[in-house]
Amino acid sequence: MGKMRADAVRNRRLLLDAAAAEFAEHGTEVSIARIAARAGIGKGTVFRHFATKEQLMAAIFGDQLDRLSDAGEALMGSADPGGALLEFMAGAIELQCADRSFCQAVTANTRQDPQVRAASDRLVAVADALTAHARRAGAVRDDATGHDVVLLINGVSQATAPLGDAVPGIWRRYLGLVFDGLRPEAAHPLPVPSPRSLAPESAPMPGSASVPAPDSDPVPPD
Amino acid sequence: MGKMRADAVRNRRLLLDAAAAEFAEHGTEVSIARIAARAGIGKGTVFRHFATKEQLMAAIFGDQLDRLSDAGEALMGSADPGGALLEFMAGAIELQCADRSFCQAVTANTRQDPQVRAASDRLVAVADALTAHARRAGAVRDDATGHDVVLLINGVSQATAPLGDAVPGIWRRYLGLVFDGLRPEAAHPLPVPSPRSLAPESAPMPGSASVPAPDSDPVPPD
DNA sequence: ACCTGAACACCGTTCAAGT
DNA sequence: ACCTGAACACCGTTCAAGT
Repeated sequence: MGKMRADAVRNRRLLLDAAAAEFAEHGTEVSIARIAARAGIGKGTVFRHFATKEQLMAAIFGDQLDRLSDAGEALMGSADPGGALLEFMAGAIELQCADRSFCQAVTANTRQDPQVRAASDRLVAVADALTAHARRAGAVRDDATGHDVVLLINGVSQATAPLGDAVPGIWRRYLGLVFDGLRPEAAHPLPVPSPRSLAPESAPMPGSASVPAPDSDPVPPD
Repeated sequence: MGKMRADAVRNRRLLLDAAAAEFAEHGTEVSIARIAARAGIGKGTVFRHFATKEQLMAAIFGDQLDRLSDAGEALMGSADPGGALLEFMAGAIELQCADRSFCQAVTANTRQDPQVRAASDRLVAVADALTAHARRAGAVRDDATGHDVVLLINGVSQATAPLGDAVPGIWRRYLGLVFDGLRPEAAHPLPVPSPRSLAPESAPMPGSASVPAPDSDPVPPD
């Protein structure tokens, strides 16, 4: 890890910055050639640092999740836990809506990536802490969890982001609606318990090599 | 419209059925070659019926929106308007989660398509009627609209669908949470009014030629 | 070790040749 | 009028040749 050549670490940084900017502006369908050109490196160099375009997406997606976690941690000591939770959700949604690739990354298979999984776990932990504070302050219902908060953030972002710049602050309306659902006043019992992990597949047992999806082949053999 | 050759209408139906099935099973990234093979037609024939893969997606997406509208209309005479609205949302989310392409279609530029726009408008109208009934019955808050309901359906679907089959009925939890936000009990004033249209761009003024969509015809004239 | 661009494979789209 | 598969363009990925 620490024994990378100087030009390699420099190129890696240039690549990550260029890719993040291109993805944010144009979505994940930008070509690798364009990203490499922006970074000032060769196409082949991209694949020396990331085996696949999806892994590059995962690295950037993970970084952004970490930024959300940082923002959440900064709010953890607040005197108004309910307001802090609302502010956390607002900041996360706003950031996601400003980045065209964010919602695409969530839908993609990026969740399988270990870095993304780790960043996602941290974000859930931060959300859990904020939610617990708000719950103790009576601002949110007893059965609300950090998983719920993260998932609701995603839902509001994904549903409002494609509306684009047509109605700039429209996500605030739906954050308001969803947050009202988190309040204790209207709480009705929920039919299903909160999930343990946001990952699609169960965590691999220690000792079992994580084998990728068996039927990932688009064309079936004959 | 009515003067298509017999084999053309037959092929069009085969194509739509095959594409719908493939998209539902594997998402929108399935190749045109695979869809054509399943339909038993040549690749080129696909592009005779739809100028682009995205237009094919739009046609199928529009059909599915119409199915949601049908289901909603069947619930309109219910004696329990609140329950009918909840059931409408549940059915829509369940259908979306069963179809891998649904969420991808929402994110894509499919919204520009006139057929999709029409189907979307109808769905909003149905949701508006159901919401108005539920509102009058005191089951939902005064400021909730059909747009809100459709958008919340999308949010729950998009946020829970990628979790996949790991937690089969997890969407029921988030529908419950979101629906609690629609109840009058916890209603706090919302900072932004409900949008008029779900389309990303504003409707063109009468007399101004809408530039971006050059050809609304599924079969281009020659 | 790492960088690079030419070469490869795949897929959406076009089109000349068929009926 | 419509169908078809070969041909084209584009893009992700690989690799032999460079430093």
